[in-house]
Amino acid sequence: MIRVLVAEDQSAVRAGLVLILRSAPDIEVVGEAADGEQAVAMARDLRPDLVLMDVQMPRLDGVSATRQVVAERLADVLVLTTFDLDEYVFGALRAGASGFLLKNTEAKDLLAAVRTVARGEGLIAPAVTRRLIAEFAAKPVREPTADPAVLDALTRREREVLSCLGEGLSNADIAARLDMAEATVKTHVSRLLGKLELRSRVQAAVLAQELGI
Amino acid sequence: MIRVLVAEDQSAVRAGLVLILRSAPDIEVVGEAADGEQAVAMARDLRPDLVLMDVQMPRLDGVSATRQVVAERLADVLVLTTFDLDEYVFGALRAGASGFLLKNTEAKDLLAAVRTVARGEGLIAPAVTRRLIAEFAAKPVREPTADPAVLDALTRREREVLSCLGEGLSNADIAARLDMAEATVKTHVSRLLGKLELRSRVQAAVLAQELGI
DNA sequence: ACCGCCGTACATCGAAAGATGCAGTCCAGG
DNA sequence: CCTGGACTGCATCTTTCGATGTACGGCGGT
Repeated sequence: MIRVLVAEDQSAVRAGLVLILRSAPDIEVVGEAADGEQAVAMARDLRPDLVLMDVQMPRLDGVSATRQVVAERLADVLVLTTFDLDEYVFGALRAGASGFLLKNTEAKDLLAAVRTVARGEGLIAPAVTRRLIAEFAAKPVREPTADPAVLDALTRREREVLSCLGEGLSNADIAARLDMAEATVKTHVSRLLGKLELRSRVQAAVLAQELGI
Repeated sequence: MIRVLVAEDQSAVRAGLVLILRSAPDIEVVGEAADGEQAVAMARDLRPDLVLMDVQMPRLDGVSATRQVVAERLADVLVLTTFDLDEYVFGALRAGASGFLLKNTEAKDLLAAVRTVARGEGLIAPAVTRRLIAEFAAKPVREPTADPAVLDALTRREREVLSCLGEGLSNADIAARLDMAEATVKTHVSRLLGKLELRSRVQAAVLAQELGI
């Protein structure tokens, strides 16, 4: 039995959803929330398997509510919305939603979606998938410019100094943070510049940035 | 009528796919390719609506073939694979595939997928969707640290110098590139450091990086 | 134990970076 | 016209950086 919490502020729509869900023998509606805060609170109490979450809700929007439910590992979240806006889609997915459906979804597809997400899989409305793929593909792949392998040539101390360089610290700052003389910092800087074939601390800082240090 | 090209090297599997596709009245199999190169060539000749593409194929793998088909806008591509590997999934999607299915998909789901993609929508196997979402959510969102608005305070010359700083150039290098005296470069550096409230060129370089300059 | 090697550490010194003062140019508004 | 402001440009001076030489403790090899 899949235990579902329905979070939707418009009571008519909520009633419709509940009706559809109740029509399935393997699905049980364990609660209904009318806003985001209530949804999170009820998820904590009821521990449903899945929360069917509307995006637009008073007090706490669906995306934020999703973030909280996911953060506390209360349940999987299937987000539902009327408007197919990138802002909602990407926001919901980043918040950790397991699925994203539009409200014009057929009743049987909605039930299939609930079962899919309950199985631990993910599901996204076809109309949305294209843009998700496009967005995903557009993400810049880390350039080979930043090759973490070069760091292997550095000693522990040198890596620490490099990390500080990435923050834009001066030798004096670094000396204070790592508790050593400024002269020593200079030694490390000089050595790591040599090993990495760089000509100044500025380039080292840029490299550190690219490596995400 | 949806015109489909099937690209799959194993003839038994290919026959099975064709059989399934032919069972649908609204789908027509216009061609069969046994490797990636053939798939691209046939796509060019036949101009199908959709290519059903296996990932593992001789001569030219499915991901590369997909990239080419998409680049030439020959058709939409629905990628099919036996193995649910991240490498295949993300590779195929980055290559521009409109959908990604596993070979254990039911016949009716396969047909539904073909129709979905032909409608210009996207479709991803539920088992894969979760990881796609996770991968997507993991993408670092540009920090508000890098606020392009601060650049408005800078003059043209200062922005040029900042850009050079981002490349790790020295004052002498910048002077050469922008054709001005080193002393002048220092002035600009000093001024932009002040405006951006930074304490050294290193921090300016880091900022330039974050702004993608 | 001895040696060489590596990592760490510091001091010195020439080179670079950065702050500051000032001059020429261009333009908008009085 | 001319005046004030913004931008660009250069020179001077102090601070910071970076290269180099040196030193000391730990570690593996013969």
